[in-house]
Amino acid sequence: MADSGHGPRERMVFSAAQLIRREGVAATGMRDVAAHAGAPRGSLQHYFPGGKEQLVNEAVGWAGRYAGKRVARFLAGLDEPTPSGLFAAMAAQWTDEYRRDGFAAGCPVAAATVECAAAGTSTREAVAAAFATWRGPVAEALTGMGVPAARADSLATLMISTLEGAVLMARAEQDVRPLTTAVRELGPLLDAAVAPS
Amino acid sequence: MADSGHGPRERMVFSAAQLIRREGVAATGMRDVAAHAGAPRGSLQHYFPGGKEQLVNEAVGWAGRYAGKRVARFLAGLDEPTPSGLFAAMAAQWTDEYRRDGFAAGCPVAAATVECAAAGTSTREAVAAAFATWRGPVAEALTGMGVPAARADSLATLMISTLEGAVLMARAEQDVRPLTTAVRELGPLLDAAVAPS
DNA sequence: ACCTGGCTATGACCGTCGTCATAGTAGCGG
DNA sequence: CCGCTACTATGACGACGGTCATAGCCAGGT
Repeated sequence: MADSGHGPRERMVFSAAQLIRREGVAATGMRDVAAHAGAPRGSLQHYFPGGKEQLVNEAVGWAGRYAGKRVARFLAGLDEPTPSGLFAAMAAQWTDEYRRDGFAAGCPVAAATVECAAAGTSTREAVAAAFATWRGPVAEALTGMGVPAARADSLATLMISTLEGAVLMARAEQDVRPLTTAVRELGPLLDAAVAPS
Repeated sequence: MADSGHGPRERMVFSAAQLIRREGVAATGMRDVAAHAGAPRGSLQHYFPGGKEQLVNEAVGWAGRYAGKRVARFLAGLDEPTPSGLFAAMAAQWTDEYRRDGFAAGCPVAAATVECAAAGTSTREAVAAAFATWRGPVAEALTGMGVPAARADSLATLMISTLEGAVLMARAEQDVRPLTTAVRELGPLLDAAVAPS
């Protein structure tokens, strides 16, 4: 689909993330990744001598950086920045995709967590790092809106975990309602944190 | 471990749920399930002629019913029932397990959702049903505490999605902090819904 | 012309997994 | 003892997946 990366290596990482999003880690084969990226199969072992584990870890890392960068864009797109506005924008990315393309895909970091948390140590560290590089910008944005530093990190964690759970339930029920519910119910709580107590 | 079911069939469903919780659906083999249940391999095709898909679906259904029944127990264990108390009890089940046994296991329904939402239709319906049989008792408990019926379902959805996301992040970070944070931040919001506005 | 090194291209190996086929055992009514 | 049914026991099959091995390109340098 989208070449999305200049080199073939980046395309493979991107394709891996896309396939993991849909089918999960175990169901995503190396051959599938190469085919989806339009890359030769032989390039896999050349660019990723660490095998599938390395590829998955890089895909997870890419997803984490992508999510972190999106936060900055969401902030720029808000006419007046509020915590609830940021959260709504984060959720809207999912509702838009689900309404447009169906509920085929979820979060690749969540998939890697579910399937690899008990097994490989390196992948577990990769998902932890991905969540950290996602939570950082969110917490930073919250402090920039006037949320006390002590609570900003907690609220960022809450936003991300609620969003992940809502994405999960939305896929299960094939309905965006969990996402819209989360935005509606959580919004006031988030905005109430801007004025220092 | 726990025989936990009278018949061998129930033991296999239970074992399947346990293994899916830890390793995911794809990484859980039929042979592993039989071994974990202490059941003969041949019993699998006898009790589950629908193959792995049927076994997974039943494991997911079992998990949903289990979660639904737990809600009643949590209610009974609260000296005075409040929404935040219920949510804290639901989260405590996870924090207790994680502190006691480590972060090896997650929610089997979440695992099945992540790995099967795009593929099999029957499993997707099974996870949707599981979430429904979980959300029902929670919403019912909320109305019993004085939450308006209109909001009870929304709050139940919010509680479950936040809990699922927090479980996910807790496993990723090997830290119960996401769970405790969710309880602390979400509690006041939930209790604020008891008095009709 | 020749070597080097980044990359591509395939085929093969080996393990695993879900499933099927077939045979065996245990209990039981008659 | 027979026949029936429920369940157990194992071996085999076919498919697939990750990885390794080997060989083929095709620059660019000298």
